[in-house]
Amino acid sequence: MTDPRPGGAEGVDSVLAALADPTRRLLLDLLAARGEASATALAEGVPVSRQAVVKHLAVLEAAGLVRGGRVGREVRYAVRPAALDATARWMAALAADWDRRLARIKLLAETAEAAERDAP
Amino acid sequence: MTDPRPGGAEGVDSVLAALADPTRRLLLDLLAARGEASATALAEGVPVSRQAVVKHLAVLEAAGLVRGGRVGREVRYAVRPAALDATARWMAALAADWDRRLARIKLLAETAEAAERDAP
DNA sequence: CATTGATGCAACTCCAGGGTTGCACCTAAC
DNA sequence: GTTAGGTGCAACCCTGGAGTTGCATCAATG
Repeated sequence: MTDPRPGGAEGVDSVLAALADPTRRLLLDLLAARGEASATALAEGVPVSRQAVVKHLAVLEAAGLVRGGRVGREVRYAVRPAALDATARWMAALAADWDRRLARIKLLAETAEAAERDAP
Repeated sequence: MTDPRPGGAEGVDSVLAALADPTRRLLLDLLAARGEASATALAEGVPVSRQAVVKHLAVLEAAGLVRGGRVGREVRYAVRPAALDATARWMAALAADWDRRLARIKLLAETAEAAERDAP
């Protein structure tokens, strides 16, 4: 979509899509609390099967919100704040941009109204 | 008001869900550029039918990202930055929280390692 | 080596939601 | 009144994603 400032993260849409699912947000929360956990361990704290958790973790990893690494015979996942932070900044910039535009529109409307009053 | 209490992000999930769709982000962009527009007008700047636009606007309005009001025989929509801004702040806080927790975990790991070294 | 616990792969179901079309309704303008 | 542009409602496809089950596979440990 529109990127007000080039240099901003391009993973924004994948991050938004990833965060749109409640189960994935739950998983991120669990991961943030534990620091590190395997898919099997996470599945015990979530109302879905292990396979579902695996799929969700794949989505999260593709979005850069999570990173998985092999430790022995299991795969440990950990949260990765960078992507989330970048998206937060992008959103803040977008909100500021909207504010700016709305202020401009409002100003134009007022001056037009004033002109209307002065020269009908 | 879709912004009840500080900790409990209730409007956040609807905002994330709304933002997850590319067409809706496009619509928001068009709206921000024009300031105000009707569903029919917006449909001409988007690769989908008017009805699809109407549905998207309903979702956006439910999320508090947009506000619609009747003007004559048409309904004008305008962007509403507050909800977006609130979600941006929520995300930033979340990212900061993750950072905090990760730092704690890392510290614990290091002290544990040190203890391991001193008393094996 | 055999066992146990973890991951990986694949096929399958199910449904929410994005998209469409058609028509009815309302309101301004002629 | 009649017309035309705009909105609202409803029924209807259809794809994708969330979730499941079953089995194969690989690594640590006895």
